[in-house]
Amino acid sequence: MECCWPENLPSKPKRAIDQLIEGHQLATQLRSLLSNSLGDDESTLPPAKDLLLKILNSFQNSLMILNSDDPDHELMSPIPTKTHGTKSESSEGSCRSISTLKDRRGCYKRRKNTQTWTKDTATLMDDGHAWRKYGQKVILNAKFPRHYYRCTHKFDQGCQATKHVQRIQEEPQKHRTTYIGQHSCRTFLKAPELILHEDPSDPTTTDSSILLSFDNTISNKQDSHFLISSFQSIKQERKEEKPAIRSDDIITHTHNQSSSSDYLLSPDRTPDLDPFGHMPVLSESDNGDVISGVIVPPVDFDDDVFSFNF
DNA sequence: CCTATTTGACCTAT
DNA sequence: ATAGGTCAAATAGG
Repeated sequence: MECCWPENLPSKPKRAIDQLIEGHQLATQLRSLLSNSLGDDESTLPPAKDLLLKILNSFQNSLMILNSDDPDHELMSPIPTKTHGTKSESSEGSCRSISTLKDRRGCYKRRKNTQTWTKDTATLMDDGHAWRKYGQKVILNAKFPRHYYRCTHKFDQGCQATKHVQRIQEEPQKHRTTYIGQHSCRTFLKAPELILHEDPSDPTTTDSSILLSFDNTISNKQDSHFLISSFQSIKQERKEEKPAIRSDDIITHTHNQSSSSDYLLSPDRTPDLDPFGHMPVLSESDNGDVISGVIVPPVDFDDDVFSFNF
């Protein structure tokens, strides 16, 4: 459940904070070093100083995030281990101190402000992350049920990413996947394979398109990395409701908040590590190209059409 | 035995 | 009050 985290988790944010504090201190030292050797004249070394200030800002922001009052973070503290097969006893402690099994239900908080983005796809695809299905729901006025997935590493690494997949009513051969939250887990992706599944009997493999749309704020580059990673590592999905990408897919990427595009387009926001130490799948320098500020994997998309709308 | 999926119950947001 | 999201017991599969 949302409120229950593995025992070892609280130490991780703490260590991350320690590292950030150390980084912050080192950056501060560097700043004074620069000031001493070059003076405080802004004109002497604007790029370096600017960079340094940004680094400091980044450290501060990361620390703020980790120390924030975000309920999701608050819940991370005194929580019992949830281990498999020990449901009854492991469930004792919860976000509600006096609790029975039933009381603990619904302890989750809906994350209204977490970023989400959707992807329409007609074929089976793997987005490079391990997902575990945790629910299925019939949606009002929808012909097809919605399938809910969470990151497999929710409990072992505290990864909060979830997604749900639903067939598109108007185009039943396609599926819409909505990603919620970003991965904080470390997962090793498979080597890029583009087309891994093409069922000749499946008409959907002949027509396919992918629509990516950002409904909410993309707050950092990890999102774009994660997004892009979707196209990098592909494996055959186990279930038919899990669609796969194809080389002839059309990819559209939209979102409606200008701040998001600011993030994506800003050259300042190009750290290769996110606050969680998640290693990005790609970086512009290695093998990615940048199209409209979004990194595109070095993938041979044949006749693909990318459309990025900001 | 362990892990993943199914599915009805439960909870929160609207 | 209702719809959508999540939990967790039961079940399935390797």
